[in-house]
Amino acid sequence: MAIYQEVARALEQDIRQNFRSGDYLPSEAVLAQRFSINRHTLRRAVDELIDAGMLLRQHGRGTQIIEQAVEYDIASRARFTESVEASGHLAEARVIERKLLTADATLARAMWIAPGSPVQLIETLRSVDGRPVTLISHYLHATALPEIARHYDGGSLHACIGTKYGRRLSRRQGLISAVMPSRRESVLLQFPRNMPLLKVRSNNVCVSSGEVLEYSVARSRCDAFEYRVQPGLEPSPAESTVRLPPRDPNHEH
Amino acid sequence: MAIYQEVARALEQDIRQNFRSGDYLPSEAVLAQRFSINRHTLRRAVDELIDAGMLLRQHGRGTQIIEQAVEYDIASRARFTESVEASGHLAEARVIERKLLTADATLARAMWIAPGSPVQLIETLRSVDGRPVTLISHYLHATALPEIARHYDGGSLHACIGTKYGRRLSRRQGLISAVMPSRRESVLLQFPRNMPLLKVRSNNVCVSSGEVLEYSVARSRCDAFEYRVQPGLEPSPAESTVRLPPRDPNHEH
DNA sequence: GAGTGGTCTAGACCACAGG
DNA sequence: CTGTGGTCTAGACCACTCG
Repeated sequence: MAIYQEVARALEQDIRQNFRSGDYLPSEAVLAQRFSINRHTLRRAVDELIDAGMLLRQHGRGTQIIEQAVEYDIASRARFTESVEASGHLAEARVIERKLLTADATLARAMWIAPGSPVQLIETLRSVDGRPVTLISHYLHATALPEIARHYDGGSLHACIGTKYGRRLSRRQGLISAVMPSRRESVLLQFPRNMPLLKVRSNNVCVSSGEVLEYSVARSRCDAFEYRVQPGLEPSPAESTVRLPPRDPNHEH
Repeated sequence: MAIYQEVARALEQDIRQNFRSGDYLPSEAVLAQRFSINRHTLRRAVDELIDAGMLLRQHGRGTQIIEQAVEYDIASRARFTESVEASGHLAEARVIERKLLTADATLARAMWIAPGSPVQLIETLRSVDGRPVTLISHYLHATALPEIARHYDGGSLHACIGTKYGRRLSRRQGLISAVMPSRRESVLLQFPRNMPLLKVRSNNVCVSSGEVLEYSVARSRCDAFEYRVQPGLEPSPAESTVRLPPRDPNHEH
């Protein structure tokens, strides 16, 4: 194993034990001397931790430790598995943003509404054990759900729609993809920009009228989430079903 | 502006004009001499283009151009959508590797077999329009499907199992996650290492006996694939259903 | 073995932040 | 001004791929 890799590991341990988020590392010259390696090699080691999302270099200032929220060894840790059918039902959600939009061509097509129609955007951040894991943009049919932004303030959005408007929602379709986080997403989810997010776009229609009342885009940290698909299983009307698998077949090979 | 940045720009132009996807760049030594800079500086320039997803370094071999293969502006292009139920059925697949394994604890748990049981690994690379898009590791129950490695040589694996062994397979479960590509995966898929792959692990069981005959891990380029989930739709026995959506609701916001 | 990328060292100078 | 990170050069040797 290369020197810079060994130093990176050692440095990582050191940081986890003796530093806190926001602290500054000793200077490159000092660290190089401490490890008895060239400064370039030390820099290469630090590069690793920067790529891993652990450090932040600031020219002239120093190198800072940033949030250590990432779970590197995914296979060895508990990982939440969410049934795709349930992604609209959110038990613990904090509202990040409310905004009234008018549908552009793309959004209109996604929601089966006319371009220019009013759409209420609500963004929620869902956390588990105090750690943010999923960011969801809910695009809501503003005329069918008037004042929804005022009525909803966290918790289950679908339950809110059920009680306030007497409408039951059911997922029509889900499209699952993988993307890299934007700067905003990485900040909100406390997640490095070089690890992917799982993205699920879905339409939720009213079971009685068939209208698309909600189009949602969920982005989840890949270290915390995976989606379970069980064919032949009807979409359940149950509430949020975040489950901790007892033991997960996480074979890599 | 730094030398390495200028060189990176110049190199990018040069590549766009005079190279095609799959070509190899001249060696670092040659390029360094051509630009009259040190090899380290040249490497730094190449690093930029690698981060940008344009090049792929291969130790001992060379540096390959892959840019043209990556579709950055996903929303504006056609994107293949695959029904998750169909991911075991592969119409066009090239066999990359065949290997006989004995199941370790993890694999055994995933396949519901005893540790130490023989498992035939077959890896296939699936291409669309001559471009690799998905890499699949098929772990096959070696005693239930003797000599499968000899019988199968591309095309639909499930069809092969149907005709040669008289067994019909059905997907039991799929777990969808997002991962970054390994070096090998990025080479096989001609895909930069800083863009994610969609990963689907699934069990395929024999419809009659219920045995897990296949455990598969599919890794797909995120620029070419997304998975469609339609609740309430029974898993169809149909063959491969890669579809080109006429217009896709790809709203980003 | 020849050629490629990967690592390490050494020393120099530059650019930025802050007292 | 001092100290930090950022860049560039030079030369050496290692590790991998392929014929």
